[in-house]
Order: sequence, then C-alpha cells, then structure tokens
Amino acid sequence: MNKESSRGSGVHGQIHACILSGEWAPGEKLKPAALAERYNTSTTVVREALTRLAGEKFVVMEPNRGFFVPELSLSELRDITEVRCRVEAWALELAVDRGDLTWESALMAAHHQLAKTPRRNADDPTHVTEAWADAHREFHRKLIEPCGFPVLMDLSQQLHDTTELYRRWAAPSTAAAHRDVEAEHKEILDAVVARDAVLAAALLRKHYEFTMEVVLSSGLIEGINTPAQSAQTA
Amino acid sequence: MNKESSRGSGVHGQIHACILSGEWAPGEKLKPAALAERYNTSTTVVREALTRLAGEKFVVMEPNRGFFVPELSLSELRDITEVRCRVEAWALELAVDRGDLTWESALMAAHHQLAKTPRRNADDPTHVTEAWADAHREFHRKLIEPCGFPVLMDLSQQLHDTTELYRRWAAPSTAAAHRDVEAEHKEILDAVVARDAVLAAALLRKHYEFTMEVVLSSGLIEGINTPAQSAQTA
DNA sequence: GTCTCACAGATACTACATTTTGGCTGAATA
DNA sequence: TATTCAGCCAAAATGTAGTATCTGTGAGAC
Repeated sequence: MNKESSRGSGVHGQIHACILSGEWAPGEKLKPAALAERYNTSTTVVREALTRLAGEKFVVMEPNRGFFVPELSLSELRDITEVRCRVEAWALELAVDRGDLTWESALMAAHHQLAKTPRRNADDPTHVTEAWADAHREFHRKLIEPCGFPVLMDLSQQLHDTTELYRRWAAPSTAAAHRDVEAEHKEILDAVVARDAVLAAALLRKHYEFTMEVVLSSGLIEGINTPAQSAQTA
Repeated sequence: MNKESSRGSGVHGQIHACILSGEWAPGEKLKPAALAERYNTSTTVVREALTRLAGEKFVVMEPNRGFFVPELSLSELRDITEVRCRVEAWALELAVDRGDLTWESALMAAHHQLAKTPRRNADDPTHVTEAWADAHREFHRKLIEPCGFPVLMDLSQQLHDTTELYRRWAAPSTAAAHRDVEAEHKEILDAVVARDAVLAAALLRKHYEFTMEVVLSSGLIEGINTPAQSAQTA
C-alpha cells in the first residue's frame, strides 16, 4: 500500500514479510548474495536490511558467520505468550477505560474484516492466508490502540510478529481442528463493547494460551529444534 | 572487557556508549562521515551500526535524511516509567519467588559495588560517572535476573537505556539534591533479602517515579524539546 | 586416528558512483 | 519594496563494485 521511501527500507519490509510467510525455515541461513539477486539490488543494502532486522530481534546475527532465521523453542514460546497475556491484559484494561465510540466502531470494522476474510486457501490448506494474517494483526492492534502508550503498542506488535513465526510453522494438529478462532475473537469483541475489561482480558489470555497449546501439540517445533542443541546464548 | 568480534559490532557498541554518556545532544544529527573518521573506519560500517541501533529504537532513522539522537519528551518519559514499574514489579515478584541463595549473594555483591562506586566526579559534578552508571545498570539487572524470562530481561534493559538518556540530560535540580539514591537501593535490597516481593516492588516503583520527578523538575527537557514541535510520528 | 595446513566460499570492509535533499539565488509578481 | 517560487548547486544519503579477511572443510602428513 504505502510505497517505501528508499530501496533499503523496501528490502527490509520484504524480508520481514517473507520470513513471516514462511519463505525460509527457522534456523535457515539468510544469504546476502542470494537475497540481493532476488530483490535486484546489491549485497550492501541486503546487509543493512538484515542488520536492522537483527536490531529488531527478528533475525539472528552471528558475527563473521552471517544472518539466520531465528530458531523456534518451546520455552521461548511459553515465555512470550505469558508476557503477551500480562502486557496486553493491562493494555486492554486501559483501552476499555479510555477508548471512545469511534474506537469501538473501528474495532467492530476490523473484526468484520477479519471474520469475512478467508482463513485458509484451497491451494495451501496447511497455512492461513496472507490477507487473514494481516487482518488478524490489525484486529489485535486495534484492540489495545487507545491504551495511550506507544511503547506498549510497539512491544505488542513485536511479540505478535515473533509468535506469528510459531503459528506459521506449527503443523495443523487435532487441537487446531477443534478450535473456533472466529468465535474467540467475537467473544473478545463483545466483552470490549460491553466495557467488561476483566472478562475481555481473561478471554484474550485464553485466546493466546489456546494458540500456544495448538502450536505445542503440533509437535513441529521439536522436529525443527533438535533437543540435543540446548546451547544457551550467553 | 570482551573484545568485539568484528569492526561493525565494535562501532555499534561505541556509538551506543557515546550516546548514553551524552556525547551528542538529543535531536542532534549523527553524521556518518564524521563518525567514520572518529572510529577510523568507512561510512558503510557506521551506517550499519546506526541502522542496527535504529532497529533497537536507540537512534531515530529518517529515510533519505539521516540518523538522529532521539528527542526527549515528557510524555514518553512518563509512559516508559509506568511500563517499567509494571513490568519490573512483575519480574521482581518472580525473582523473589525463584531466586536462590547464590543470587541473593550476587545481588548483595552488586549492591556493594554500586554503593562503593563514586557517584559524581570532581571534574564534572553535573553528571554521574560512567562507572556508577554501569554499576547501577548491573544492580537493576541482577535484581530481576532469576525471573526466568529472557524476553523480560531484554525489555527491562532497553527501557533502562532509554531512561538513562533522560537521566543524563536532566540538569541537577533541587529535587535531586534532597535525594538519597543509595538509601533507596539499600531499602530495595533489604526487602528482596527479606523475600517481601510486594514491598520490594513498591519501593522499586517509588525509586523509578522519584527519578522521573527529578528529571521532570530539572526543566531541561522543555529546553531541548520546544513545545511548538508536537509532530506525531504516524 | 589425529593434527596441520591450504583452499574454497562467504562475510566484512573500502572506495567510488548515483540519487536525493535543502538551501541559495534571482527573477517575476503583488 | 517585500514576497514567492522556480531552478540550480553543494552537501549528504543511498547504492554499486570490488578487495581484504575470516570460517569451515577436506586432503595430506605424522
């Protein structure tokens, strides 16, 4: 939608999107030469984009070794989910307290957009569509928007992106089949419109924890991260 | 202490340290050419370091305009302080619950180090010493270390660094004169050793809010940020 | 079987070319 | 005469190409 102002920024955004969409597997090496050719640019602008992503903790940089898609780990997913629940519960309380009617309307619009966007594609039923992921991101962003803390919003977005990686790489599981995500979003929306912050926060937690359970039960993470390599980043 | 593994990483660390130590004023332009000469390297390396710092939200990047030391703003300081209080209160509860005797001992050591490090220098009484700032950082890091959430630790460090900028640029005020920072640290330490998480969190909040008050009452921020420029970053 | 060393491939860095920005000049207009 | 605006120019940011340095691997010697 919005044209990037410089080539470097453009590449940064594209690599970000490609990692989210599962273009490369966790742990995979991001080769500047290959990316430069792909985006019709030189290795330096790719390096710059990767370096910035490394600062955002969205790719891993190992000096003199290169850049890598982050590894997935059970414990990190648990940590992030818990932090998300806590942080967004607070943000949601503030939002419910401070948000006006305009926000309420915009939130309902965002929910409608999400509800009416096809979640899965016939071509690739194992992954959700780009459009749904975008709408999902936007709904959750809108949910806490009037909290009034830009810092909280940034953090929330960052955690959303990180967990998105896990969602992408979780294989469809039995738990996922028995889930009604749309109903969960609807419940949260209703609680917010009813201005019941406590209920909304509880439902949001349930929503996030359910997502985590689905990812964990898919068993894919163990397949990617061998249990042997428990090396800690000191 | 630890030698950086590549030139780029080294420059990254040095620029970070220089901004923290108040080398350049908030809003000031960071010129790659000047920095390249200073660190005996080329502009590309500097650009990469600045790009990474931009990803870490520690410098501001404006496409086609360059890099800048972040502006200081009252509202941001208030936001960050509130988020710090909330986040670290939680982390501290976890730490008090999970931390063992080894941690308790290490924390006491970190406090002793902090208490015995000269806070101000005779040469420059308006600013605290590098050594004290480092010890201060380490004490607060150690305080919440056993919380078990690397994500929380990272966030805490990032918020610490951002507020450090404000502390650096706050002129000495009457409020600062009447303050006994060492006593505040000692109280927090005592509460932690007594395993009183609620009291410790309350004292930590008081500690952070006092710092904010001192910065606000110094009046320097208004001097740097003219009230006229209330442009929002959309 | 282990160690050493050299070679291939990739990363980090430098120097240079291109593009953009922002201010300056000066003429046209009110 | 003051103001505005188009066009030009220097400075700075972005992007390219090529060199230097590092890492990991594999062959060969002990």
